[in-house]
Amino acid sequence: MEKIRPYSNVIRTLTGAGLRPTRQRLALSRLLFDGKNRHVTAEGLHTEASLSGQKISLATVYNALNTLKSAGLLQEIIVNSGCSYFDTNITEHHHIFNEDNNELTDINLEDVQLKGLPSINSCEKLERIDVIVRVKNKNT
Amino acid sequence: MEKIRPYSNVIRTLTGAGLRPTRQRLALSRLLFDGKNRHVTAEGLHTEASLSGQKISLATVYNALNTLKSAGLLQEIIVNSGCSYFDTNITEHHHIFNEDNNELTDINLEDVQLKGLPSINSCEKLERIDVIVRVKNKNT
DNA sequence: AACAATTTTTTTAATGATTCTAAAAAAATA
DNA sequence: TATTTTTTTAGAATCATTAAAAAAATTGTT
Repeated sequence: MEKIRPYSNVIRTLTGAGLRPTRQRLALSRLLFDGKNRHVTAEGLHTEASLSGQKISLATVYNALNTLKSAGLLQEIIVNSGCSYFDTNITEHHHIFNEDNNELTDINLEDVQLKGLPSINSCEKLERIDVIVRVKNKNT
Repeated sequence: MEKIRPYSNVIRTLTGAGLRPTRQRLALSRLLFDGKNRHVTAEGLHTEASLSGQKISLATVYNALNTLKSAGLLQEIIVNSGCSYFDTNITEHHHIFNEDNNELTDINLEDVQLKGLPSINSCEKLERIDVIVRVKNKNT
């Protein structure tokens, strides 16, 4: 059902978040919010957009990702110093990270039970809890 | 008891790990392995060394940290893209990270119970599991 | 539809963390 | 001691990211 009006959904998503549906934001959002959860880097999304025929500068991709994050449409995941990943799954959840091919996979929050964490300092507030299961390829 | 021969311990630590006890490695190791667990960045350790009167180039600090890590004397902790932290506590454990003052605190492994993690792919092997409790200051 | 006001995009340059390189210095080996 | 190997160094190079300034697009208002 999304075949007929491929843009209408992302337009709603953007305007709903108070963002102008510009050409480049629409193009990127179409790549990002295509139904399945995605984990992208700025560089990766940029080449993807380029390959799909869209001419968008890398700086704009950075801007867009940060804007979408601020608008609550993306989550930033930190798994390796060096580059940021953005996750279209904005619900609280955890990750498996393959350090060989830099691939991120979601772990359902409900599946995991985390107990015994220390109470945090009274002058601090909890932001979030990240669980990262780091794996490598066996053969390598 | 470490007052009398302040270098003997770190020399043993380095040679025991198969590393030559060079002047700069000794100086850095004295700062790192002074009894309590530490979390340092290359930049931070470099200024610390400079302040203590040692002339060590930043590149050497990077080299030394990576070498110590490879030798199993340090652990790299990834909490924010942008810069790496090195932890002198090489036992398996978790962290609290204050995103306002970039401060890392250890969480004892035994205190935490983590259950229900998905079984990893058969072609992959578990490297380690990181739990990062992200906090911010209340007032800010 | 046209207009001005505001936002976004773009290009280019700057930044910060880290690595690389090639030469000099130090340490180990013969 | 002479020679080989390893480390250190300073500076250049690189990578991801942000900043600044100008150009272009979008919006609400006539």
